[in-house]
Amino acid sequence: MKIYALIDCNSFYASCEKVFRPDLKNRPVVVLSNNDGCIIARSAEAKALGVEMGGPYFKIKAELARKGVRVFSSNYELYGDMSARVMDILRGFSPDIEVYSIDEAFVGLDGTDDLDAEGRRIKRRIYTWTGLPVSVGIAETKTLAKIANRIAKKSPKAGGVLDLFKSRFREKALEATDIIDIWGVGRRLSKRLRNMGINSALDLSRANEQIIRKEFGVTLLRTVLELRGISCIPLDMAPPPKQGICFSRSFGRPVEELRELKEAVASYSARVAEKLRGQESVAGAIDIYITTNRFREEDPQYSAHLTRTFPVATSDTSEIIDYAASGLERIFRAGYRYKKAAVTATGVVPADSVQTNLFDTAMRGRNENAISVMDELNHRFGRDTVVPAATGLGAAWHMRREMKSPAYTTDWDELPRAI
DNA sequence: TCTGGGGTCCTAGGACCC
DNA sequence: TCTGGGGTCCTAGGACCC
Repeated sequence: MKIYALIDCNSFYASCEKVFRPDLKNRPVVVLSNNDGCIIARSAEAKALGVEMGGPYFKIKAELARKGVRVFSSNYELYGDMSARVMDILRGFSPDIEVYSIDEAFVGLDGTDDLDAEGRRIKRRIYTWTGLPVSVGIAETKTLAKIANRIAKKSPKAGGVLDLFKSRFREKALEATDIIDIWGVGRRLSKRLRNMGINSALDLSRANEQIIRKEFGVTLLRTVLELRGISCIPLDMAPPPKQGICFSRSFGRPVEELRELKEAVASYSARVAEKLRGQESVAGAIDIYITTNRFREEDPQYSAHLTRTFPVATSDTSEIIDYAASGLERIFRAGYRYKKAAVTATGVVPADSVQTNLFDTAMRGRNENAISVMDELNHRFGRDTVVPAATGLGAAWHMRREMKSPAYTTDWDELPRAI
C-alpha cells in the first residue's frame, strides 16, 4: 500500500524573508512579484488582515502602510536556496521524494508505522534546521494528501500535521473540502461541476465514472479515483528535463520602439540559451511573443507570437538570438505600446539525444549514398561537419558554418554536390 | 505612473500516408 | 471520381498547477 505525505512550506516566500528578520516575528509581511507588480505571498498575519493574493500593489500600497505591513521585493535566489535545504532534509526521511514545486514535495512513507508521529518529526526538524514552518498531509493518494495538508494548515487542532491514511475522518474531510480546493479542479471545472450539483470533494468522489470520463476527460476521472483512495498519480521522482523553457517579463513602462523590444528579446534569448545549456538540452524551435497592456483598455490592443524552427536543434546563444530577432521583426507592428515580451524554447531534448535522432532520420531516408557522403565529409572536415536536420519533411542537410561554403539542401541527392 | 513568471497535460483537428 | 478505414505526427488551444 502506498502512503504519500505532502510537505508544504507555509507562506513560503514571506517565511523566507522572516527567517533573516527575527524582528518581524508575528508581524504581517508580504512579498511582491517582479517590478513590484502584485502580491505573491502573504504571512499568516497579513492574511488575517485581509490582504488579498494577487492584488496589484499600487492599489493597496497606502492601505498596507497604514496597517503596518512590511513589504519585500521578491528574492528568488534566497527562496531557491532555502528550498534546496528543505528538500535535503526531506531526503533524510525517505529516498522516495518528488520535488513538486519550490515550496512543496511529496514523500513516500511506505512501511512507516506511526504516520502522525513521523509527520511531526518532519515538521519539527525542518523548523529547527531552517526556521521555516511547514504543514504535512498524509494519505493513500497524492490528491488526498493535498486535502490533508490543506486541513492541517488551517485547523488549529491539527497542529500542522494531519494523517488521513485509512482514517475514519476521511469522509468528514472530503465533505469539508469545497470543490474549488481540490488539486486539479480550477475555476472552469468547478463552475461546470456545481451546475451538476457537485459542490464538495465528497460529492465528486461519489460522481458517476462514465459521466465524468465522457464530460470532463481522463484527468478529472483520475481525480475522482484518487479521492476514493485509488492511487492514479504516482510519485515522479526523476522528472524529465523541461520540455519548454520560457523567459518572460513585463516592462516597467510601455515600450514602443522596435529597437528597445529587440534588446529585451535578445537578453531573454540569452537567458533561455543559458538555461538550455544548464540542463544539457537543445531546443528544436524558438517562440517569440509580444503583447500590449491588456489592462489599459483605452489603448489599441495587439499581441502576436511566432515560432521559428532551427535546422538543427541548438542551445547556441547567438543562433537563438538571431532567430528570435528575425521572428520579432516579423510580428512587430508600430504604433502600439508594448507591455510584455516572452521567449520560449520548445521541442527541448537532451543534447546527447540529438545525434541519435539524426541517425534515425538518416536511416528512415534509406539513402545509402547520402549517408556515405555524409560520412566522407565528416571524415575529411571533422566530426559533425554535416548533419541531417532532425526536423522537417524528408532529409534536410545542414552544413556547419565553420565551412567556408556553407550549404543547405533539402534533397538527399543534392548532398554530393555540396562537396 | 503602477496588474507575476514558469510550467504541464489533454484534446481536437488537419496533413499526410497506405 | 472523391468514395473508405486506419494510422501517425504535428499544432493550437484550453485548463490547470505553484
